[in-house]
Amino acid sequence: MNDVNIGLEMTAVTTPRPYHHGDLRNALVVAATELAAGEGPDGVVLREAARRIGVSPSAAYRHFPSREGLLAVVGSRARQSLTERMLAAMDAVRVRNPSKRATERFRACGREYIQFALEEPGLFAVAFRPSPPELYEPEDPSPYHVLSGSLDQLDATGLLAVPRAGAEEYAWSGVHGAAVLLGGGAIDSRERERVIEGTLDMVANGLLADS
Amino acid sequence: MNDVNIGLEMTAVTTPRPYHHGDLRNALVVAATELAAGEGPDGVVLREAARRIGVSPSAAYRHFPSREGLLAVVGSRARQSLTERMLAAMDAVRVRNPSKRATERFRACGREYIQFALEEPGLFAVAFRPSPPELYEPEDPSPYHVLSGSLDQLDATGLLAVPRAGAEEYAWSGVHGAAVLLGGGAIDSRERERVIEGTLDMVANGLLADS
DNA sequence: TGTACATCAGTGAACGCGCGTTCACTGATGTAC
DNA sequence: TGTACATCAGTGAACGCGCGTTCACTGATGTAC
Repeated sequence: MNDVNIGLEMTAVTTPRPYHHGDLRNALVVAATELAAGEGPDGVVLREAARRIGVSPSAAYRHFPSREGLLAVVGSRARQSLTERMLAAMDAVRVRNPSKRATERFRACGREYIQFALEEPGLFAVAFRPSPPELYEPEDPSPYHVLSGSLDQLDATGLLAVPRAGAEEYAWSGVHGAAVLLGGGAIDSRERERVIEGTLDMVANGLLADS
Repeated sequence: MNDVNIGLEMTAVTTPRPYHHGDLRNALVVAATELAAGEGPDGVVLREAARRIGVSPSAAYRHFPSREGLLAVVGSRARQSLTERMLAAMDAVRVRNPSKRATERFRACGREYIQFALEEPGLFAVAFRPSPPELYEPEDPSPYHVLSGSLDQLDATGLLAVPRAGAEEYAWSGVHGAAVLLGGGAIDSRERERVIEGTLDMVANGLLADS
């Protein structure tokens, strides 16, 4: 966030910040995302985000209807990060055999979801925080879409032992529960690896035909 | 919470509240639990609980080290309610065949967990809110114990397809995830029944041998 | 090309909102003698 | 049995803490003519 000045005139040694920021909306989202990453939803303090940018708090209201509106955008960004990580983890699967591949990609998808939750608890909390529907900021692809795609692959190889329609919610429940319980300390973090893999086993066994 | 006066003397028409409440600790927990049931953890405002009882806020500090300490006790009470409901739901299972019975009790246990979460979102949130370990108020039996017992029954009938040790966490993850996602609006509540039963199917298929 | 004017994106002061917690103090109780 | 005294469980005033949001205003920009 340093003052990168590419203006043509050399007026003074220190260039005063221009009256118009030029990219304030985006700057607010970035600052708010940093706050969310550090402290979770409650850490997203509109005045603090403005302070960090060097702008008055009320300026934020030119770009967001309310703090809640800003948080909704931060949530969407957080889900985008999660999506990217899930896609990358799936792409890292090197297995060739089609049905083994589909299964491993499915597991990688869920594993990365839980790992994101544990490594970025603040962002994870913001990503799935209940928010007023009229402020919800959808994104495409979303983590849900990625999971859907993974289930499509399983279905295409004939591995799904349950109806394809609505299978997302079952898998999602399994990994989301593990993420929340481990992240919140309800399950001891020393059990982390065992619980992650065991939960993935349960989900896979529960949804897939034996192979 | 009406003034039930069983004192021996008839001093005045309206008996003034005695200087000593006599059961303040418990009264605070009850009031705080009502607040939690209505508004969730953030609704547990120490001053409001004291106000409702008609006592000064500072009196609470004779009984709890802090608001957080009060919340921890409320959490424990909430888990106790959940435990009772899970036990009742399991007891309502009428199936005789031992392995079918064990399976149905297991499902009833998970189903009731989710239903509690959806019917008492405030209490559910308080029950599983991350809290400082030194303030944690354990109870016996806890919902975890009930789940454990249910898994023991499944194990006793030879139905468990996974190692008994640590199986709690997998089942818990499944139902907890469904509870949180439905409760938070991440999964549309019109899907409620389908998601509950589908998740229970996944958990059961994932952990149990085919029967 | 120069300028009046509308519009956009900021400012800064002010408002309303109440919590958790501490501390010196006092009223009530129960018990040792 | 009566009483002095320690202890327990209250009171009430005070402290420190900053947020989200609104509103009248102003500086900067861009565009129609």
